[in-house]
Amino acid sequence: MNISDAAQDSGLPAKTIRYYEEIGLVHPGRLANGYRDYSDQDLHKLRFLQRSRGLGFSIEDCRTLLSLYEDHNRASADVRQIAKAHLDDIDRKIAELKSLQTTLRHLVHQCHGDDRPDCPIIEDLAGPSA
Amino acid sequence: MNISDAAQDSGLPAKTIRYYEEIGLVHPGRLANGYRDYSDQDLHKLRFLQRSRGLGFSIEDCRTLLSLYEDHNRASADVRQIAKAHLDDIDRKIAELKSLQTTLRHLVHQCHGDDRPDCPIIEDLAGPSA
DNA sequence: CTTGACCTTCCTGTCGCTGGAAACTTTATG
DNA sequence: CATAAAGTTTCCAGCGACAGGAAGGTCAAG
Repeated sequence: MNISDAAQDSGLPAKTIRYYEEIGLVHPGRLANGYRDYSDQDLHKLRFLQRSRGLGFSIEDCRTLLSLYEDHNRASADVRQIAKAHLDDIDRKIAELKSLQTTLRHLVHQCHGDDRPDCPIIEDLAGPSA
Repeated sequence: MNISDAAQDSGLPAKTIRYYEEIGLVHPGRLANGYRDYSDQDLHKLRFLQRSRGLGFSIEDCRTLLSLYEDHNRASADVRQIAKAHLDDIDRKIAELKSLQTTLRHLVHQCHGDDRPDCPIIEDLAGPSA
């Protein structure tokens, strides 16, 4: 199977699939003409990567997860630990964003937003008016 | 005032301040020895940038906000629009992250996480087991 | 035989810095 | 006064995870 079909099948852009090969995540064979040739196993890997990336795992996490995926003697604890760390990361990011959201919501709410120059947003950004 | 004092005062690393000059956000004067010399106005701008970046505005947004900050004939509507767009962006990001959070939380919860290989997380990443 | 759709590699750009090297000046210490 | 340490300058490289595009080879259809 050539790269555009693999792209279709996995939901990843061809560019991304080539990049994944470059960084050693997949190792498709080559046809006589130099074209990449994706096996069923390669396709499984690509789909796995598409799903993992879709859940926000870093490429390095994906690399580890992929090796665990292929290791039938894996310990589920290893998988869980990676997922848990990622979840904690997401929790932190949400907390940060919520804090920004609260601040910005207040500022946007307070600004009348007309053609006059006085603006609580600018005042806040300018710093403590003290 | 030299760069490390400006860094101290603004809360920005010296490297970042130099970078901001390189991309045209600040234009400090120079002393005879070639050292940068930050005026009060420069310091105001740096503090403004520190606060704006801290609220997650992009550099380009900061550039616009800075020009509005300095334009005493600005329309607050222009400021508000930028802040509102950024807020909408944050709302979207929070929604995305919450969706990932829900999925990951379920998966992490379902995985026993011991030394056995069977793992709902890996199964989910491998795709519809259908 | 030509057209157009593939495929290949290689290089550049994204965003917002951060780290480091090499060379200068200034300040502090012996 | 000499030297060492600290501060400054410029420039160049790298991060993550690709995306865009150029130049060229290959293949299937009409």
